[in-house]
Amino acid sequence: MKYDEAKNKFISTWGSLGTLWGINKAMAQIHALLWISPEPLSMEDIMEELHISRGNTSMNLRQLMDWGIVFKESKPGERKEYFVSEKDVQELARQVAKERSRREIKPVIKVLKEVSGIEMDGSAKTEELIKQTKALYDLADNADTMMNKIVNQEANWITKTLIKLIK
Amino acid sequence: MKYDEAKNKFISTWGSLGTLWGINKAMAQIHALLWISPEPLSMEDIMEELHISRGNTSMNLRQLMDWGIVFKESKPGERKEYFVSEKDVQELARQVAKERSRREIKPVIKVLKEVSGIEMDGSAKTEELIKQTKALYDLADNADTMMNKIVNQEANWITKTLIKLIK
DNA sequence: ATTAAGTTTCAATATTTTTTGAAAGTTTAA
DNA sequence: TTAAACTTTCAAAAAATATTGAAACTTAAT
Repeated sequence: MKYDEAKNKFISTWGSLGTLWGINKAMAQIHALLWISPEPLSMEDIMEELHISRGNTSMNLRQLMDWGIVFKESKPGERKEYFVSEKDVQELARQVAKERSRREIKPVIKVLKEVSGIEMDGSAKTEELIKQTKALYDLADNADTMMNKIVNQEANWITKTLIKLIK
Repeated sequence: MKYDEAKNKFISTWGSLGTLWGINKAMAQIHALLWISPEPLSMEDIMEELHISRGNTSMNLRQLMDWGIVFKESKPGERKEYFVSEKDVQELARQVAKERSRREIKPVIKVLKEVSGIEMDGSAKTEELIKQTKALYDLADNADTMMNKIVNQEANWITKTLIKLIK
């Protein structure tokens, strides 16, 4: 496989992965392009490479910047703005985990807590609702905590958790 | 909050969560409904509760069964088929992790491996492509392994990993 | 203050995804 | 074997989502 083929394969795979995860194709592809580019790219560069419109490029770059995984960079003496992606994979994972937790997981956890906290009324259906949403709450809350600890490389957390388990 | 309100809140939240994760709304809502139902439900029951068509219900029940988190159940003497969901949250997590890994994560890992394995040609762009996709490959492969071990409750794995770290 | 270079916004359009509903298919009982 | 009860399929319609492109906006140099 030659460079161009590998590059296209990576960009399109990353693009469809995005769709699958609630991030749109253009956004994921722009990220992919910047991720493997040794140089900062201008808006023109990105539009040309990916064959997408100026508006689309602008909107999705904004979103990537909101996620904290792409940054603006200005070359001295040039009017145009350039874009670079976060290049460290740990930092990328940390940032993505943080944003997904904040935008998607936390709100669901909040609802699960509310719903599982309703008053028992003695009926089987209420009991089941409480039991099952409580189970999901516990799972989601644990998973969220764990994920954040792991990507934040809180090595110590693992130790502490284990000590608790052993005691 | 009363039962009906809590129920609706749960179903609609679970439904939008689905959309966000590449599972369609109807599929997620059917799952939510079965998850909190103390009784098996028929197709009619589901259609009525969620106001969705027969076709939609049938297709999405099939998908839930493919995911291994909903099962058919026949009541003796009745023609109609009833549906129940997996009720154990651990088993649900295991099954979802397994399917997502198989459908989404593994194929991406495969592409990352291919792309990061291309031959160096001395150019900066090729070097960057290899370096950056290799980093993603390592991350994705580790995350996938870890997730599966955790939901499969391979308690021993944690011990083994720690021993390796200590040595 | 004017202009040119560059960026953002957003209504209109295109694309993709989901849903419907009716016809075709299946299964069981008589 | 027929018919009734029920389920599945799939083409068409609807809904949701993404994309375009041109006008509005911003910024910086003259």
